[in-house]
Amino acid sequence: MARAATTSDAFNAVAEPRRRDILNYLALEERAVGDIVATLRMEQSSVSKHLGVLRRVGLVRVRRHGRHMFYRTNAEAIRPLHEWTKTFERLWQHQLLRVKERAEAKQKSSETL
Amino acid sequence: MARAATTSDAFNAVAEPRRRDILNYLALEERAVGDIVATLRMEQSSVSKHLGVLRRVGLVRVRRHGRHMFYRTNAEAIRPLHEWTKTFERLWQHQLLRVKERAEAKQKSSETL
DNA sequence: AATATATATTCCTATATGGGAATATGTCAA
DNA sequence: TTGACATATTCCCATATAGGAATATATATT
Repeated sequence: MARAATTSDAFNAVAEPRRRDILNYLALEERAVGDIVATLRMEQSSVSKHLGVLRRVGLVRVRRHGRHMFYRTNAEAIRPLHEWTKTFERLWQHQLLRVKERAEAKQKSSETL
Repeated sequence: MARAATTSDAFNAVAEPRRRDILNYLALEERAVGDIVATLRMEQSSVSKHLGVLRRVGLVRVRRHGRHMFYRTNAEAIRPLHEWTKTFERLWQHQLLRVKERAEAKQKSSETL
């Protein structure tokens, strides 16, 4: 079996850096495809395809106005990723604390030399 | 160009569901490869390869003890994902609020009928 | 040294990818 | 209707998968 499709879920869709760039850009306000192309300096076909992936997994919403397509980030679709990473929050805080403690202990032992 | 390597960063490594399973399993305490194989019911070669990917991007740490390799999740490597998703937290809260408001407004207008 | 155990690596294959160029589709304007 | 503009789709290709089976490596035990 090959790698899971980029369209299989938000985790896979978001793995591509340019797609994260797009999501960042569309976070605060909707934008037409042309704006994304100009601002992010990507090929139009590339942007269109990335938007297609993002749309399929619900990470963006589209609205048509004349010949323009206005895309915006659907933040809710990012929430599952946030929840999953949050699971580990206490762990890294704990790990950082231990690193700090060790550093301080080492400091102290060197002072007594 | 093809898709970015799974080993290129945490985002790509974590896109694979089985690797998230492994990270979850190794979150609280270190485990030998055999334990992962038995508990997650995966092929040994598959587990070994997934661990290799996770190790390359720093998502797990290894310790050798005799012929056993003990792996544990390095939560800190998940932090960047958490930070990125956190960027959108205010947005989905705002979006949810608007959904709620609309629902209440609709409710009210139907009451006046 | 020989054997058993634990893990890693190699070999195989089907498959999806992202980029760029070209083309198709859709919509507005005259 | 014709042409201009905006976006989507198609075609091309090199590349990296994930899984399973088989094999290799490393360590312990006897």
